[in-house]
Amino acid sequence: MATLRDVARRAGVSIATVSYVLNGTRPVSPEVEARVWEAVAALQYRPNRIARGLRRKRTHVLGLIVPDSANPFFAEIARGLEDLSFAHDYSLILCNSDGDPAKEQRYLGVLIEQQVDGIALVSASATPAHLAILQQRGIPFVVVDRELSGLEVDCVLADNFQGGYLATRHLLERGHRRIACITGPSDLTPSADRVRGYKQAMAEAGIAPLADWVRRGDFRAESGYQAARFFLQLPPSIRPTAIFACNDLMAIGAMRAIGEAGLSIPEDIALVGFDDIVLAAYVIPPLTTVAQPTYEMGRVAGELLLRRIQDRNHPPARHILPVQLVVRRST
Amino acid sequence: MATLRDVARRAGVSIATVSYVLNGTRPVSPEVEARVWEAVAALQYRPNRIARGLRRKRTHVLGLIVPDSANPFFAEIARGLEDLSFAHDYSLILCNSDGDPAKEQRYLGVLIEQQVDGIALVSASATPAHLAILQQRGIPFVVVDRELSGLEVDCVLADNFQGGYLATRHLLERGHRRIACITGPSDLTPSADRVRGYKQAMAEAGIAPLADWVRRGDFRAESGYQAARFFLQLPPSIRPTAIFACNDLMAIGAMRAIGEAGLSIPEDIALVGFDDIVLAAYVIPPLTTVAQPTYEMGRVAGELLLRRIQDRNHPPARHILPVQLVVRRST
DNA sequence: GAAGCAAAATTAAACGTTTAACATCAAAGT
DNA sequence: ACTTTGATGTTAAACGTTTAATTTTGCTTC
Repeated sequence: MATLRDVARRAGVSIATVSYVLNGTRPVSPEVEARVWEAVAALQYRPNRIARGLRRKRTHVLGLIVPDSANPFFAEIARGLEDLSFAHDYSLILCNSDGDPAKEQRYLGVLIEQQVDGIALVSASATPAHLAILQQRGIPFVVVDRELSGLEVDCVLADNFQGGYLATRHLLERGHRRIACITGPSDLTPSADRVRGYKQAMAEAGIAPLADWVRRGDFRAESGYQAARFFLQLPPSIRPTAIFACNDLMAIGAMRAIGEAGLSIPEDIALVGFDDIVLAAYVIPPLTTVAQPTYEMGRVAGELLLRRIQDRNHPPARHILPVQLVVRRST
Repeated sequence: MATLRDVARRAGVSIATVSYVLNGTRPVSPEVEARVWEAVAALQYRPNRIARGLRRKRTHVLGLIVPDSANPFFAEIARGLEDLSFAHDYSLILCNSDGDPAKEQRYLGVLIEQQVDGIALVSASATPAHLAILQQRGIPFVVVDRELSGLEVDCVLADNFQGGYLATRHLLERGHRRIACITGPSDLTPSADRVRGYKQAMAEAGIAPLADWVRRGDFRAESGYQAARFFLQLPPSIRPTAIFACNDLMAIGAMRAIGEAGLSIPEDIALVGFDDIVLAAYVIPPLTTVAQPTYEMGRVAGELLLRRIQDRNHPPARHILPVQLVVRRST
C-alpha cells in the first residue's frame, strides 16, 4: 500500500515533511500542509505502525495474560482493559495461560518479542520467579486479581477479605450460627482472603467453625455440588444451616445438591456466593452474593500500566477495589 | 536489549550468519553455529518481531473483532481462535465493536495500520460495505457467526436453521401445538435463521403460528422476561404451552416470568433455549437447549484465516457447523 | 600449481518510519 | 550592505531484521 514516500512524491515534498505534518511535530506552511493532506486522502495512506514502532521503540500494544479468557470473570477484566486501551489508542494482545506456568512463560516470551509496551497478568503461579524476566528487561507490568508474595509491583485486587467478611456477617445477622464455607484452591490469594474474612467474622461472633464446615473446592460448579452433599450428610446437630461459597459457580453447584436433597433455600439452608456473575440473578432463588468490580479491575490495571509506561519509576501502587454484598433471595 | 548485532559481535561472525543460524535458512558450519547459540544464550537474545515484521511484511499477528468479548458466546469464539493462533505461533489482537459499525470501522483501521496478517470478525453491520477496505487492501479476513448478504468470502456459521428446527420438532414431539417463539434482533442472520427453522417445523406439523406467538427480543434476559409475560397474559385458549427462545439468556428471563406467575416448568409451560451456556445446566429446572460449537467456530475461523494467508486466492469456503439439541428438564 | 568449484561467510540494500542535523531563504537588525 | 535570525525544508542516519548478491576459503582435479 501507499507509504510515506508515495505521499511525499505526490505532494512534491520530502518524506520528513509529510511525517511532520502527520504528527504535527513541527510547523509546516499552510500550502504544503494542504498538499500533504490532499495526497494522504487521495492515496488512502495509513501509517505503518510496525515501522513506527521499530523507530520509536514504542508499539502502542499491550499484552494481557489470563488463565482463561472464556471464564466470565477474566473475560470481564479483559473487557475493561480493552476498553481502556482503545480509549488511549493502544491495542491489546490476548493470551490464555490455562493456569499453566510454563505456558504463561512462553507467552511472556512472545509478548517481549512482540515489543509490547506493557503487560497485565493474572499470574498462573504464586511465586514471582516467573516475572523476573520482565523486571530484567524493564518491561512495565501490572499484576491483577492475585497477589504475589513479596513483590513490589503495581497490582489491582478486589477486597476479598472484606467480601468474605461481609458475606459471613450477613449470614450471622440472619441468625445463622452453623455456617459452612466452600473454599477455592487454597494457594490462590483471592480464595485464601475470602476464607480469612469468613473466619474473622465467625471469630468476632464467638464461633469456632468446625473443621467439617470448611471444604475445599476448585471454583467449579461440580466441586460446590460435592461439598454441599458432604455438608448435608452431617448429623443434624452439626449440620450447617448456611453456606458461604467462595464463588458463584460453586454456590450454584451447592444449590443443585440442596435441591436434590429436597431441601429449600433459604428456609432450610441459606446460601451466599461470590462474584455476582450475570446469572446469579436468574437462578431460582436468585443468589445472594458478593459483587466484585471486575470490569473496573481491568480498567484500573490499564491505568496503572499506562502510568508506568509514562514514568518507569513511579512508586508501585496497590489498588484494592471495594466489593459489595448483593442481597437476593437465597438468604 | 541484545540485538542480532550484539550476538554477532560476541560470536565473532556477521549479522547475516546469526540470522541464518536462528532461522535455519542456510547451512552454517557446526563450529560457527555452536558459537552463535552460545552467544544467544549468554545474551538472552530474543528476536525483535517488530523489526522482523517490517522486513518480512508478515507480522504473525491476527485481529479479532467481536461485538462484546465479555459475552460468553463471543468469549468462547475468541478462546477458540486464540488457541489456534497460539498453536501456530500467531498473536491475537482483541477488539470490541459494541455492535457499532463506526467503532468497528475504527478498529479495522487500527488493525490495518498494525499490519495484521488477517482478521476474523463478527460484523456489527449487516451490509458488507464496511469490509470493502479490507478487500481493497487484500487483507485476508473471515466472517464469523453472521452472514453478510452477497459477499463471497470465507465464513463460519452454526447451523441456526437446523437448531430452530430441532428445538421446535422436539416440542412438537412432546405433544405441544401452541408453541411460541422469542426471537432475537431480526436483522441478524442467526436469529432470523432460527426463526425460519421454527416456522418450518411448525409448517411441517400443519400448524400456522399466531402472530401473538412470535415476540421479538434482543438476546438479553430482560427481553425474554417481558416476552414471556406477554404470552402468559394471553387468553387460555391461545396461550402457548411451550416457548422456544432464540437464546438461553432470554429463556432464563422467561423462566423467571413463568416462576413469578406461579406456573411450573415443564408441566405448565415447556421451554427450550439456544446456545447451551454453562449455566443452562444449573438453572432449575435445567434448561433444554440447542448447543452451538462455539469454541469450534473460533478454531475453524482461525484455520480458514491461516489458509487464506497462505494462499490468497483459495476459493472462499462457507463452513456451517452442526448444532445439537441438549435435552434437559425444562421440556 | 593453476583453474574450477562448492561451501560458508560477509556485505549491503531493503522494509517504512522518526528525528537530529543541516540547508535555504526572506525579512530584520545594525 | 552584511550578518542575524526565524521559519520552513531537506538529508540522511538510525531502528533490528531478512535476504539477494558477492566475496572468501578450502578442496579437487588435471
